[in-house]
Parts: sequence; structure tokens; C-alpha cells
Amino acid sequence: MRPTTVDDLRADAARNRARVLEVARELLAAGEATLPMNTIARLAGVGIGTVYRHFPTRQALLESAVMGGFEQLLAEAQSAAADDDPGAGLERLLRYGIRLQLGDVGLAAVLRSPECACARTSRLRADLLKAVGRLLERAREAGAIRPEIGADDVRRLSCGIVQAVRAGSSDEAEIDRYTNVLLCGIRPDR
Amino acid sequence: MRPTTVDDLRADAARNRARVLEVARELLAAGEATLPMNTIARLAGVGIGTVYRHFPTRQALLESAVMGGFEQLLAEAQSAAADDDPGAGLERLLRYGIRLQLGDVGLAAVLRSPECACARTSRLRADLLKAVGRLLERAREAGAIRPEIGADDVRRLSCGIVQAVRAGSSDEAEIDRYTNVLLCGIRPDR
DNA sequence: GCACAAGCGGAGAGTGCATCCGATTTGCGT
DNA sequence: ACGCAAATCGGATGCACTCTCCGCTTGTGC
Repeated sequence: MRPTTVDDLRADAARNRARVLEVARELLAAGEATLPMNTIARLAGVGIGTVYRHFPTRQALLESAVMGGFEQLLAEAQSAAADDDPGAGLERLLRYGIRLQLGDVGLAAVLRSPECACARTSRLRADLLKAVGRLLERAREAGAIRPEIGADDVRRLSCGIVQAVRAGSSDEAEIDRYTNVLLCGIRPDR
Repeated sequence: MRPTTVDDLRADAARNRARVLEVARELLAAGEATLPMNTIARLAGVGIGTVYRHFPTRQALLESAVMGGFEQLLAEAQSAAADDDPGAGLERLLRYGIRLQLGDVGLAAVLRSPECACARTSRLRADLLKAVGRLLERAREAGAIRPEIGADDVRRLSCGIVQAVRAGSSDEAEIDRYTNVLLCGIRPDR
């Protein structure tokens, strides 16, 4: 039987996998979004074959590298969905999600792409959309959002705003300014 | 003296240049945004060297290829800036610009990038921003837009919305829905 | 210890970018 | 019409990155 979790890996394999992930996160943190596979292999001190064995595609590596941030976002979304005031919860979630993406080019890339390669992240994504869906439903009832906006619209629009912020100086004032445009844009006309 | 305009080119050179541009536009129209230089050379029936001589970088080729669309956008912006109702002019311009970008991946890429490589497009861009600036100033006076939104914010936000639309089915309803979010988002609170 | 499966690593083929320079073509002056 | 210099052509070349494949090494269970 093939190993299905990290724990089933041989000790050296687990070590190599961890090193590759570590290097990938370092590159992402340094703003390198391309993640050249050969560079990663070299920096991690492993062969290229090893990188490809653990992560068959760059997308798979990327998704594994940003798993942590993704989980934080999901937790925030679930908390927001349980907020007494859905309008406030939505605003809090959007402000959080946008800042999270701005601080993590990898996570932003994963959220931007229409689907996830690995099952683990696919599930996170589905859970996230479900939580946002619940939040939106309550926000609609409370009249805090335009009724035609769905969970995936929120995802795509946030990613768009993130890219708009990134295209400039990305200072605090701009983040707030652009986030406000999104927040006001999805609020119903009064 | 070196040729400074297309007319100064030798007959064969002008022919090759036109062919390369034609092929580039075809690829862009087919949704190919990468524009591989060797592919372009092959399709245009010229050597790679010829492509690079006329267009030293991919960006330069891209900008030359989308010049026409850019000029249309500028014309629309200047017309909008002269509109009696600046609010209506702004809405018209944004709807036009977003649809234009959705129909032309090349133009969208050029508008998204922070600056232009060739002088010709740099000037178009400067003129465009100037026209939008005039439009915004009038819109501010008329209370049709949040005062903190500038011309470059409009550019970046539109590009963000375009990318958000592109991330999905891009059907008519979605284009309107997302464009409305932007329009409402930049309107002042009432 | 030993056997053997799991894992390793890098050679190599493929693709694309960008440069350089010898071969070719063109336009001009006569 | 013709010859020449300048302008232009085109692909060979070197470099970077991707991804596969397979012989060798190493960890693990007995």
C-alpha cells in the first residue's frame, strides 16, 4: 500500500519533503512567485527528481506551501459566519482575507486559480466557499449585501482587489481605500 | 540618419514588421497572451532576429500590437471628460474600458503593467491618465465620486475587476454585476 | 546483519528566450 | 541598367527552466 499521509513516509523522505516545503515558503516570502523547481531542489540540497516525486506539479507544491495560511483564512471565515452581525462579519473577513493575501503571494495565487490540484486544498477551498456561502445568506437576510453576490463572486472580487493593490505602493492607506471600494460595492444601494 | 517612423523603413522591412504585428494580433485574439517570439517568427515567415530587431522586447511588441485599442480607449476617455454629466461619463468610460479589456487580453496586460516600454504607448498612457484625471475632477465637483479616488486608482481597480471577471464564465450578467460593484464602490456614501 | 522495497539524484531531451554575425537584399546615385 | 554600401535577414548559439526516466543508495522490518 502506498503512503497516503506524511507519516507513512520513510524518515529521510519526510525530511526531504519538509526541506523542500521550507525552501518554497522562503522563496514565496521573498516575493518569488515563480518557484523554479531546479532552484528549489538546489536550495533544499536534494535532486530535482525528489522535488517532483513529492510534488508532481508546481501547483501541488504551491498549495502545500500555503496550506497553513489557507487554514487560517478558513477559520476566520467560519468565525465570521457565526458572527452575530453578518454584515460586520463579512467586513472583518474581507479585510482579513485581503491583508492575508497581500502578505502571502502564494496564497493569493492559489485563491486566484479556479480550482485546486491536491485533494487536501480542494477540500479547504470547498469548506471556505461553504462558510462564505452561509455568511452571505445571513448577510442577505440582514440586508447587508446585494442579493446577487455569491460566495465565488466574493472570492474573485477579493483577488481582483488584491491585484489592484499590488499594482501600486501597497501602503496602508491604499489597502483601506481599495478595500472600502469593494465593501461599498457589494453593499446594497440605499 | 536612422528611420524614426514606419515610413522610413525599407520596403521589405516594413512588410516584415507588418506581418509580425499581424501574427501577434492573431495570437492575442486567440487568447494567447504569452506571445512566444519564436512562434511569432515562424508564423510570420521571418527569422527570430527580425522579430527582435523590430521589437526589442516582448513588451514592445505587445504595446505595438494593442496600440489601436489603446487609442480607442483614449478617445472614449476624452469624450467622457467632455461629457456634460461627469458621473454619466465616468460610468460610460468604465463600462467601455472593461469590455474593451475583456475582448483584448493584450490591451488588458498593457494597462495592468505599471508603465510602458515604448515612447508611443507611454504617451498614450499619460494622455489617458490626464483625461481620466480631468473627468474625475469634474466628477468630484459634482459629488459623483469619492474624493480620495485618483486616476491611477481607476486604472488599477478596473484591471482588478477585469481579472475578476476573467476568472469565471465572463458572461454578460457577470460583467454587469462586477462592473456595478466597481461603480457603486467608487461612488460616495449617501 | 540481510534483503528488498522505497527513495534518491542527475543525465538528457524538449521548449523558449535573446544575442550575434555572416549572408542577402534593397535603394540610390550614376 | 548597374554596382555598391547600407540596411535587413535568419538561424546558429548559449543559457535557463521543465519534466521524465532509470540505475544506484538507503532505511526498515525481519
